[in-house]
Amino acid sequence: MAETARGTESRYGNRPTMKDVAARAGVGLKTVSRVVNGESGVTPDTERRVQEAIEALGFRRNDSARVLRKGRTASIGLVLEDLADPFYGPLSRAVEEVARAHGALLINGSSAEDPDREQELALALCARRVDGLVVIPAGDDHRYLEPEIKAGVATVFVDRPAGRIEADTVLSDNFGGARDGVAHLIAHGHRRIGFIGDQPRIHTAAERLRGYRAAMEDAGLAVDDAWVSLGTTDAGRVRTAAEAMLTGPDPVTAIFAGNNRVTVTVVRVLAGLSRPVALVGFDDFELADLLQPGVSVVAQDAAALGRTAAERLFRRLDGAQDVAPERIELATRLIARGSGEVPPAG
Amino acid sequence: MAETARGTESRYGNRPTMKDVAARAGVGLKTVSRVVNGESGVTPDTERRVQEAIEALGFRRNDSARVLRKGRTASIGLVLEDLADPFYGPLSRAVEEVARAHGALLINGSSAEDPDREQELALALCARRVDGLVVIPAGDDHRYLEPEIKAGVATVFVDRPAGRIEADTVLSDNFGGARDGVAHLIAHGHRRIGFIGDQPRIHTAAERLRGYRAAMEDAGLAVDDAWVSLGTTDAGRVRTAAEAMLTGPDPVTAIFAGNNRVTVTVVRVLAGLSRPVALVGFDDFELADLLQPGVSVVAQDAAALGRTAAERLFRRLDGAQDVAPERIELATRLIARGSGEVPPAG
DNA sequence: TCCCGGGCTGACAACGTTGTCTAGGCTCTA
DNA sequence: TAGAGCCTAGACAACGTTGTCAGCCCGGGA
Repeated sequence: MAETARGTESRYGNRPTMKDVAARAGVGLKTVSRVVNGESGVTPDTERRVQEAIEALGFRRNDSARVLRKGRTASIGLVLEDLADPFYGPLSRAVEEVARAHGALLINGSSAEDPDREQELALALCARRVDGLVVIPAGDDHRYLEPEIKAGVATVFVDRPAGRIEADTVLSDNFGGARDGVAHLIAHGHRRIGFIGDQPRIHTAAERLRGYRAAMEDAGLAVDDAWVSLGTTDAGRVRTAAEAMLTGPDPVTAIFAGNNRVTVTVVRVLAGLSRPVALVGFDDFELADLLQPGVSVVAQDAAALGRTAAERLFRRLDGAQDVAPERIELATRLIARGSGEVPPAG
Repeated sequence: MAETARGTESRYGNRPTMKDVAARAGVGLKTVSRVVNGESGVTPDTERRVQEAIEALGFRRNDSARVLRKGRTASIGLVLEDLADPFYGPLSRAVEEVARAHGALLINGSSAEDPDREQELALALCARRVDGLVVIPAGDDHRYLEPEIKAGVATVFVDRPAGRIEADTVLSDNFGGARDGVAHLIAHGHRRIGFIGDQPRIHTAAERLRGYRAAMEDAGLAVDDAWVSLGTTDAGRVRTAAEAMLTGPDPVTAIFAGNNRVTVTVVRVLAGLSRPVALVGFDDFELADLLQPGVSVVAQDAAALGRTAAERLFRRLDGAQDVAPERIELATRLIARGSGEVPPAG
């Protein structure tokens, strides 16, 4: 009796299976399977009986078991930095739409910019046997994915390149975008331009810094070390860095901000200033046009990044397994809204 | 020979299984299982041999099969409206963090505000046998989830209540928040206050409208129908509605905006005006403090909504199945930044 | 009347893992 | 030295589904 109790209690909801449906409808197991999957070769009368049993029992096919049998899960994984970051929302959504168009479900997780957590998450997704993986890298060594890729998990990296392995990659043109943004400031008369960005170990940050230096060099302008601040994205440090380069012996008249979080903080700092300072930021953000002045930005298209990556992924899944890994770069767009066109003061 | 080829080719990457590992290590299948799961009762020497075989073959446990055997998937589903909406990013992230703390993976999908798609998505997640479901409803009839809930899928609704079924629900105090926001405008001298919100069939929109009316009534103020615009969230219509109520024979001196998208558009309209108009919006948004004037808002805590819902979910999963469904309301917070404290003109 | 073909249907194995149960070898004690 | 008891290890069934294959029934042609 104790055993019986445990038997029925073992899991809270003991869901009906095809076997239960078959028993109730008085048919064979396989017939239920056929009905559930809309296969042909079932008499209308039989089908009706099965349907009734399904309704009555509240049966729903167990896709876990199905997956085990079929080998494909019709799901893909997305590892990103932080879903709460407004840059990744549209990206994630774009990936989801492409997945949906291919009948696949999206499972996503945030790495919180922690390489270990990225790995943990990516491997957990592989253990779930996702068919493919879209990764926004937090770390710079992805050799841990090699066995998975070899085993057939299609993998595409987005926003930042893969580290130490060959794989499809979809990037924005960070170098070109930053160079254009800085050149824009130069074209408006600025000669002393500051750069505030993230740590150069992050590929995007390094590329943007390179773009900054290239634009300065192209214009024959020297860069004072005091104008460049790296590894600073949290508000406090950005504030300190901005104030420092604005008050030194050779103060900058314009700032190029390496990403949207930096830009927003710099806007706050500049708002407290009496003299006007020009600003161009990398990444667009909502309401940039409503500020006074509107914030000029180098915009990347997050949705396009996601869409391109996902499409590449499904192309691989649909048979193009042996195509060589490719690196796709998407153009950025300079949007002038006022802050980048402020002339140098003094 | 053709058969052999098909046998090995059938799926692109034929991943090694525990059986393969066992064969290579010269041990039994179950021993591999023990090593993989860190169970006790394996000689260090045996364990080493198994580990080597795992390395060599690039084995990774198939969680699909594991799930089938164990009955629990250690994953929960989240159905939300649109991941690209900045309100849902933090909410989703909060749910994810709670799930992670419970060792579960989050699978999420967007309903795109389409009831059919919400249902399709929720049922797909149930077919994957998620242990629980967090739903931000798009539709207003959730009876389709009854069999699932009965079968043991813990379900919590967030942001909007479930339709036609009993279930746990976590909401913001939309009524109280809107009432407070409007009362704030009244306290600053406004008598003619407009309301622009979404369709009242959406619960949150209806509650906020109710709050608006309550505040007006509490102050003994009549509401002119021309001051109330419903079912308008797209920029064009909001613009038209705002302009209409600002230019009528009895123009409003203040506007209460029913959600963040509306607020932003109204800010744009007001920016083009010469005379000052007061504004309070429901929902906070980034940079609201940087605008001129700063935008006063009734803020709801998206992360807290997600966290509360997820915690409730796991409490159910951890044994509290038979607790009666509950409705939890989280307080909102009025943040004064300037736009809501503008005195009435004229 | 018999045989054949085609349309339905169900029995059975397999997917990769884990729980149960039993076997064998070892140590320890009387 | 025998027996008890413990520790390690593996054989086997089961999870819920789908692919394969074989059997049944019915109608039509010889």
